[in-house]
Amino acid sequence: MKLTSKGRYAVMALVDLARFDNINPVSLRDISLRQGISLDYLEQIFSKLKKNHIVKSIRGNQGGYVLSKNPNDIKLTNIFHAVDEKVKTVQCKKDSKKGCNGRATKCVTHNLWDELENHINSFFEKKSLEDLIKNKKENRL
Amino acid sequence: MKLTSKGRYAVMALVDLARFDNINPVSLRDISLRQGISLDYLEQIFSKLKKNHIVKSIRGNQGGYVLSKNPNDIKLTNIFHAVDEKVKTVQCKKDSKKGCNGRATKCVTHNLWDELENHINSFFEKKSLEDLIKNKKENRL
DNA sequence: AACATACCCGACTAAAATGGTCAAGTTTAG
DNA sequence: CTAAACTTGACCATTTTAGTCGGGTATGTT
Repeated sequence: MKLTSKGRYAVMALVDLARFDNINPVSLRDISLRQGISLDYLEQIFSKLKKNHIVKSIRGNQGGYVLSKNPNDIKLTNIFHAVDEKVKTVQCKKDSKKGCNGRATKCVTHNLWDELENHINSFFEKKSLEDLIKNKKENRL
Repeated sequence: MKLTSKGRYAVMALVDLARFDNINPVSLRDISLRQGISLDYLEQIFSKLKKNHIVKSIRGNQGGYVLSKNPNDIKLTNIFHAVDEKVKTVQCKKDSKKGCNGRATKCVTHNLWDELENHINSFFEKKSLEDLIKNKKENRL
């Protein structure tokens, strides 16, 4: 069970964005430089964030990205979901007729993964981008 | 972020084992047939479970595996840890001098992953094999 | 003693996921 | 018109996953 870089990068980039986008759109190049993330990779990530209405893009010179909502309304669930960093519970074949692994009874672990998923998601649903920014400011003092 | 089959298999196999090992040692072949898991793969998994003192082996004809503790004392943490299904928070380079990604300040997400790790682990630390077996019985009614 | 049933162990591998890179655009401010 | 920025899609190397394979060794039963 592991978290991938994609999710981490997305969060880092959005925190970065949240700190600067009041003034101007923020270019990916800037984020790339500040956060040390490959520009090309950032583009892939932001493409997904855009499709999920988490950021808006402004094209052309002096363009860049802006948050499309209040940082308080962007929960980590949204971010992870956008970049496909979902909690995959290695689904026991979703053929609804047969149970897991093609046998009649539900596999023992079926409920377990459901519970876990809820447990984790409840964590991400509570945390917003705003929380992270506050946290960062506090750490600075 | 995902759970791998290895962890799921380990849990499934141990639940199976817990239900039959009062009578006789349980052979991997039986577990393989009942749970639909490749025998060769099971052997790899049980080798690790054994190293971590979760099961004991009895060799030879009529041999097999037995739990080495009470199901109540086997927490999911132990199982996952044994088969290397650990929660990896994509560690920001653990070079202690520099912060994450080689920059001076801790990356914004650093604390976040720590929190998440604790959150998930607390879930696994509470759940025991016993809990899962009980659950299964209840579902049968 | 022989045999079958089990565990034991290490090497190998196909397929998928990960973490990118690269190329060729389009859009728009200045 | 041109440079800065987004847009899209293909490509790729490496690592991880989920096994397979081929040989062992131990031991109860006949």
